[in-house]
Amino acid sequence: MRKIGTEDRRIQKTLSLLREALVSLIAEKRYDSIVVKEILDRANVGRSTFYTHFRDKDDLLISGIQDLLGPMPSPTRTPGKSQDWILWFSLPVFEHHYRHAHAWGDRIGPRGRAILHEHLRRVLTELIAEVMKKDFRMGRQSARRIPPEVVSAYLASTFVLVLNWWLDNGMRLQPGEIDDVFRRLTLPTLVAVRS
Amino acid sequence: MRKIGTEDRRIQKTLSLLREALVSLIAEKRYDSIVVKEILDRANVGRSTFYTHFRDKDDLLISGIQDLLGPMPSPTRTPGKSQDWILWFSLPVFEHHYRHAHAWGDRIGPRGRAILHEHLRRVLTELIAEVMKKDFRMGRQSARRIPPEVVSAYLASTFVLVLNWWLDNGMRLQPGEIDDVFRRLTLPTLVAVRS
Amino acid sequence: MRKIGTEDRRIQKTLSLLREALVSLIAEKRYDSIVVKEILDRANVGRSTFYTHFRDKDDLLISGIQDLLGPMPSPTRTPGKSQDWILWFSLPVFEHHYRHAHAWGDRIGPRGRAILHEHLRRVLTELIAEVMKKDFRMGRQSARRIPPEVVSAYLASTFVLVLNWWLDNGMRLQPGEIDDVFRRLTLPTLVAVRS
Amino acid sequence: MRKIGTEDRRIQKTLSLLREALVSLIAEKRYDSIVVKEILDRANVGRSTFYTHFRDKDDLLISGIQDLLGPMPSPTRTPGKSQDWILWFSLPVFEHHYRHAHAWGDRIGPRGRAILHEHLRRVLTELIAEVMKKDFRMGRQSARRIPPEVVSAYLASTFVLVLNWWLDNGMRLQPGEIDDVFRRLTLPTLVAVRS
DNA sequence: TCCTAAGCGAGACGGTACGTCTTGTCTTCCA
DNA sequence: TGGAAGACAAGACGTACCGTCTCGCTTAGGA
Repeated sequence: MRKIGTEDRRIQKTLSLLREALVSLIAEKRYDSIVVKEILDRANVGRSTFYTHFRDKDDLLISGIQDLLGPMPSPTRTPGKSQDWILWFSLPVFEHHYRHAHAWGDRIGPRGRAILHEHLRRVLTELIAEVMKKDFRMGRQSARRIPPEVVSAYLASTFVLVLNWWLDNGMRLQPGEIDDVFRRLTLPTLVAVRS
Repeated sequence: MRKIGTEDRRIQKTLSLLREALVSLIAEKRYDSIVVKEILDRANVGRSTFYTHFRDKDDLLISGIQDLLGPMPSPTRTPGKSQDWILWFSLPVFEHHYRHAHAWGDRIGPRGRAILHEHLRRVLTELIAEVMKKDFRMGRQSARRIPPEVVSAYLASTFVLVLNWWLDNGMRLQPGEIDDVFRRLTLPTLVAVRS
Repeated sequence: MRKIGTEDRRIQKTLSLLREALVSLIAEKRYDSIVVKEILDRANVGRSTFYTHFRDKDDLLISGIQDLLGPMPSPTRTPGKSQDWILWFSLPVFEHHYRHAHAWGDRIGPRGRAILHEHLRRVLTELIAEVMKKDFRMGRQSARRIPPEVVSAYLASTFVLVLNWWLDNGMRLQPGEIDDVFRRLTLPTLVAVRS
Repeated sequence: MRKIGTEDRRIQKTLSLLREALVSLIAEKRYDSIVVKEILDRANVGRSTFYTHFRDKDDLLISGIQDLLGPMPSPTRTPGKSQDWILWFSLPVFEHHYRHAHAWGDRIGPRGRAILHEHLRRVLTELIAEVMKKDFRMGRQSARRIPPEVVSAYLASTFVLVLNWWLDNGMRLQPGEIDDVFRRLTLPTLVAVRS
């Protein structure tokens, strides 16, 4: 019998190479236009090896999605400002982008950003939905209530929209200012929905 | 010089054949899995003719988009309900989808719908922006005001979001109900922004 | 009723346009790579018009071949130098090329030259064959005699070969000198064949 | 490093399949009318594989040209018959064609034959030039001497001309007879040039 | 230390869709 | 009503990718 761990380490190395190759490619061009061979060349991995571990390109993407978005801040409830509670992620993410903006430069074109933000949107939608379950007023059901998953999708979608506009305009606003824009767009709705 | 109208009629016939072929194929299988040759065979059209008129399959889909989205209703100002003014498009579009839902079924896969809705989002963003210019309270500038283009993008984006959710869930709500969801999401914000 | 002559003139005009277009194209690129549409564009003629008058591209070429090669000099028998009789065309053609070399420049690339010389070869073959019939010694049959059509093809082929070599080498020899090369290649054979 | 021979064997198998498919198709229809897909179907080879190894149909034809032309015989000097020395290739090639004539029939159309014979002409020109260097009388330079490269081109060109005429006329002469024709065309010139 | 089986690279391969190109026909307009 | 314009069907072309596969090399563990 072979020791599992050892082979595992070797395999993990290969998987990492592939994930990193994909990430670096996404930073350069539209995900859709990336082709398996490009990933293989960059990762120095053989074609058959790729297909041993992943069904296709999408499978690879999904397997490594966390690497793309970085650690999401955890929500911390601040007593007294209950509406803000659900928007905990907003300012940190804006600030994160503000700090790393010049590190990324413009190498990640509009296309690369689209795919990254699409992922961000998906992840945010789920995170918000999860957090909302802990809020009894948001989670409760009623005939006229807007479905919670719509609200979480709404918040995530609007956030990404604002983020995109901010970036498109060269981040001329400070993180605090753009965060304010986002809150003024969503807070009225949140208040109404929770009442 | 050739009489424009006549040749036009011949060409229009070809375009129609192609659009109808695509629609009927969408009624049978996922949009993504339809290949050009199938369209050609069904439309009895030559390959070169197809590429004379359309860049690719997506172009054909978009070119026939009017059939899908219906004519965009014109906004009519109703005195006294000024907040609704800007959301004139909402209910008609929901109703249109509701009426044509079963003709399309779920056959138009995620990619096809993404293309369609992306187009819808763009068109709506511009339409709303245009209409907003006529509303003196929305158009006026101030330091703390949210940029009008953000508001129009926000409305269009949220609308498509709601539309998507509705379709994904099998349109279990009536058009009036889903329209209500959309309004409860956006009206509070609209009111706040205009004040 | 339309006056016949008028239509005729109109048609002739069209045929000329097409022939001239082909000629000017042959001067620019390989005949094989010329495509019907290019001829139509240059001649400002519609597709159906072309196919009304010619079966295909080759048909057009053949119909206008004389325009390409120019008038071939007529053989004049010089008494006493009977072997030269059959090579009457040689020096005049060399001289013709020498004179017009710089007018053509290098615009007619190797490909264009290949097709023109191929035509020259064909025409020469026929002209020589015709002239040979008038020479009783060349025309007479015998068991061991080389078929006259082989001789004419041989002369034309060798002539074009020498012409090509001359042109490829920048026409460093005078017309009289290169003509001498040609004669020294073919005269021994001619003498032997006629004996 | 990969063992060369192994992959080679696999590739050679594919190349063979393709060449054989082309040959068997040539035995059935005109070369010009054969399309790539037919070759693929018969060889059971994928389109991309074909284009990995060959630029196009002509490339495949030429790549298998050895099968067509047979091994070129090596010149062996026979003392005393010095003029024949340089024409060593003539009879063997005629005989080779004679033997394989009915296998090919007329199926290889004008274009296919043109390609083949053009190749043959080039190869012969070089071979003859090479052999001529060993003949001191042919190689020596003088003012009035015909350039050696003209002589070799002349011999190759004339040979292909005769070969073509022979084939066009259904090979009614025996190989020995057509070889005789070729020699009577070129030997007088050779003798004159060498003197 | 050797043996052996899995991981791996390299890349050939069959298959399929693409978008381009060209041909020869067909339809319609115009003079 | 015949000639011109050009839309069209047909289908071959060469390219791009895909996912499968075959082949030896490498390598690390257990014998």
